[in-house]
Amino acid sequence: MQYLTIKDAIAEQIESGMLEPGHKLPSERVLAESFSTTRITLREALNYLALAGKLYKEERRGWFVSKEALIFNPAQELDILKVCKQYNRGYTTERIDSKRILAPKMVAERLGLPPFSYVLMFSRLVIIEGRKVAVQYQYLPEALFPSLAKMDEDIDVVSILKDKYLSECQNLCVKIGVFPATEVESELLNISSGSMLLNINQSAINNNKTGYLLQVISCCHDAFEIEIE
Amino acid sequence: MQYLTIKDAIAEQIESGMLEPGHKLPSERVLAESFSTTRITLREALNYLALAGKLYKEERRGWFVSKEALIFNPAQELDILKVCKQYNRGYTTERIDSKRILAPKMVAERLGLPPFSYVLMFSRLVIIEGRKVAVQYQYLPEALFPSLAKMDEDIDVVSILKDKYLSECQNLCVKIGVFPATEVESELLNISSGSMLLNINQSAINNNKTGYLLQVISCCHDAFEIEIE
DNA sequence: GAGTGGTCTAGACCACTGT
DNA sequence: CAGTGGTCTAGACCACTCC
Repeated sequence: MQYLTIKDAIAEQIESGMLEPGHKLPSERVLAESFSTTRITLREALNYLALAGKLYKEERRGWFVSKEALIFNPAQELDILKVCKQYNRGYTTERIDSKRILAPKMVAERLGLPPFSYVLMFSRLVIIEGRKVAVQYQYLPEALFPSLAKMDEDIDVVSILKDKYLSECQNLCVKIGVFPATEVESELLNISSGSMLLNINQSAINNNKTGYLLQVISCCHDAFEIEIE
Repeated sequence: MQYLTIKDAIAEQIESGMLEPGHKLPSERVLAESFSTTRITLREALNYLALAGKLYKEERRGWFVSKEALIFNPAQELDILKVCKQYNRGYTTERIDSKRILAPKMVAERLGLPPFSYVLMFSRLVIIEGRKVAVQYQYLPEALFPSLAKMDEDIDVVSILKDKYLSECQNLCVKIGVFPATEVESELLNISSGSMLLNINQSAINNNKTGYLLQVISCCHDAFEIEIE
């Protein structure tokens, strides 16, 4: 199997330090020629390494060597920016959208909302050292947070909730899965549509079974390592 | 994009109930011809649906419609067979191997073992309704369980640990990730080598920082849904 | 404008599965 | 044995990025 040989050759270049984290690989055409093969076979090798978390691809820009993943505990931590802050890596965040919407089915179910409830939705892009690595969606029941309805500023939802509400929630309910990127997500993250994303779904429910917050993070699987303890 | 149209057409067949869970799809060649395309394009559509958890593939046997996923909480449950039992679905389990080995680096780290420690390793295949869905590896420090060294029988590690040891562990430490199947795993699970597997890594550590058990489950991502609360 | 990945065609041979 | 997916060749055109 040719692609396994190619995969090993590229992996060796990475592990030996010839290709440093963040560096761009030569183009598919160049690599294919240098391994005397076709782009299709070469791409099988690259896809394998991407699944293994060693490479990632940006839409029409090329293949890059993955950097060290950030360890994230979604059962205890809602604030993904705080996680970024703990690492000595430049990060920024970009507000995508803030709006008041009728709760979609998935949101209503997870927050235990009655039909026709409105939620406030905040979405945000997470960028680590220039790479767009995650889209964060936050949903709050409007009934609980009427004062947030004027959402003109850049609101830090988690810090607002922290004092008043999250202390009542002993636990977060977390779901973890893998999904193809939606059209919107792939555009936001500069990845090809349908690429694999890791999906982290956290809901904060208090003792009275009231849902305060649903947070969904769709992230590149090579950028975060999920660890719960 | 042709493959997106094809993907939607097949997804529609599944959601409408024309293709029932567990059923085999027509061969790639037949499907490609019926969509007037080539196998490569068709496979892009199938791969998308596989990532979405709607289809799975068995090595050289064909593509099948996924069945409902089993919900599994790896932060509270070590016994994956108990999870299977809760669903009204036939399941079996097959002993793969039981041996005494020098602890590999990953195992020693997770269990906090000194260098040159031996561990008892038990591996097992999980089969739900005829489909091989998971490989389970269990590692126990030999020093703590000398009586298990004669491992001729089919030992249920979890039930042995439950009474004596696991009650001391308030929490399991869990890591979750996605990896390409190893050569061995792909043979055991009848999948092509390098296919995506969900990797669940649970370690039971007591209050004295002693590791009792490391369990690694490599499973087909469409067969289990990870939910922690 | 040159270069990139994204998508696609139209084949081929192989190792393996199921009968 | 026929049929399946696994792997591979040798191209092509497109939309987009980068310079």
